[in-house]
Amino acid sequence: MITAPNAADAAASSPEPGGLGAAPAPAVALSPLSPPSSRYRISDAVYEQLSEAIRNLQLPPGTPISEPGIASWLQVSRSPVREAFTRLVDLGLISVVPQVGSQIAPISLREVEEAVFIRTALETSAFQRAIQDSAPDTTVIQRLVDANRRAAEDNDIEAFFDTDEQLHQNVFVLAGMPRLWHVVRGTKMQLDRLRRLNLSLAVLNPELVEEHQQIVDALRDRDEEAGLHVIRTHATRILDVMEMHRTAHP
Amino acid sequence: MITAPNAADAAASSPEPGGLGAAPAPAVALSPLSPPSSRYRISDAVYEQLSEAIRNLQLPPGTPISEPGIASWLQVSRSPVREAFTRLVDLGLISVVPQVGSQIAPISLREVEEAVFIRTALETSAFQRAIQDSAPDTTVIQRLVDANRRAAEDNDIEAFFDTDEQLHQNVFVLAGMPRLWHVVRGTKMQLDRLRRLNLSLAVLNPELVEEHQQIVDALRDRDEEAGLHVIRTHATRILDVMEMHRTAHP
DNA sequence: ATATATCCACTTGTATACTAGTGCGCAAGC
DNA sequence: GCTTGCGCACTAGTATACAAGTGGATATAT
Repeated sequence: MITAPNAADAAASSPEPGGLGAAPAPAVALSPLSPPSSRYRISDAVYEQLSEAIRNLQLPPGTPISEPGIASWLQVSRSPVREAFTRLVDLGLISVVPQVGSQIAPISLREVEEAVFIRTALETSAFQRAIQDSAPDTTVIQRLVDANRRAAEDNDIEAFFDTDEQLHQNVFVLAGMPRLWHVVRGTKMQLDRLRRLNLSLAVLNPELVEEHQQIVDALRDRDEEAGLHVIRTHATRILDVMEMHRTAHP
Repeated sequence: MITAPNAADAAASSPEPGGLGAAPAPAVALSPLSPPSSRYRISDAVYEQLSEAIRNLQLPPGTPISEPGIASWLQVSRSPVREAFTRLVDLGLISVVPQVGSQIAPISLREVEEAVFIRTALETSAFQRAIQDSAPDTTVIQRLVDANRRAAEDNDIEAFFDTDEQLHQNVFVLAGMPRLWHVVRGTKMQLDRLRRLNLSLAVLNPELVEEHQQIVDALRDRDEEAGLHVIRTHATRILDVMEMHRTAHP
């Protein structure tokens, strides 16, 4: 379906072709732009495919990949594949050496530590802001914890990951910064791979669900000390898993 | 009347001198390969040129740009320009509407608030970690504060920005997470543009230097409460500037 | 048989060609 | 005069072609 973008306000009445912004002392100042812009783009689809495949370890760390290979596999040209590669490289999910080849980025201890640090810092700050003025509405997040608990009991890994993600996202929603989640999600990819690796050989840890409940309780009671402590514990739990794997695997 | 600054020459004839250290492929420690990867890439040069031009408001928010325009301006093909565009879009510095056009992203209140939140969260956490075990070595950062003070006294805006950047970066160094700075730097672009806008019509604020000194003092004395308070004040100061501009300009 | 040099298949980086879609100018009709 | 419709110039998205470089396999010489 072709969306009919309305008049995206006068771009410019520039008689000269290719208005290079070298001499525009008068600020053009067109404020609103890109309302829908939901045109289908192959590069987005490729990005989704690849990032999801990397995330769920369908493409394990270290797997060699090539632009023509992915292109022929997805029946597209190199251009959208290359664009997706660029974005994934910026996220640290793909490692590319110019004239040699590319591979799914290995799970780096340093990267994981950074991701844990970022996530802990942002989530604790979000928690503080969420309980800052008044007690937040915990009905939605409580439902997510319940769903998460059921998924753990049913050993439904996919549902567990899904609810867990929504749960942590909801913390940022309660903090009044819903869009911030997208920033976190980028750095969280590294951790997701590690957790997949963990759950592929272990079983869902009931302590995780319990900690989720404690976070919600702390939100409801506006208990800053307890909340921060649980969040820090919850986040650093990954590092133990990392160490466990590091001793077992290269 | 196309003003073609040294950009074209720099990109076309001679390789960029020095600072490509912005986002080098990290010493990735991938097992079998990873030798040099220091091959000169045009797309990196284009990215540097554009991001710096956006940062220092040489390309003001709202300026319409196009891939062919930049390509002809820098005397390169669309491919590297498009790759740079992709990265800048991910950073929120360029806004592109598929079949319509692109422009330098306007400074969004929402984006600025997010950037402030992220920066505050990461910097406070870094501060806590820096003073966690023992008093950090503040000789380097103290020197940076002094240099920053001198730059402010001399009204040397460029030097002020440079030392200010190194100063905040050093907080992450003291926290033992030097690479984390690159993550912060991406989100900090939005704030940098705002600060440039501010300093273009105001003068360097001596309070900023004083706050820098207070942060270093708190680091030396391991005074968590004072440090966190100063960092929060220091970061949210931008929001006042934002509000000031928002009432003055659209 | 071993060592060495050459070749080639493969990679990514860059340039160019083509496609689809959009807004504005301009001309034709009222 | 004003309105309406068509076309053109411009955009970004995609596909393809070319260039530069690397590492391994193969063939040759010792």
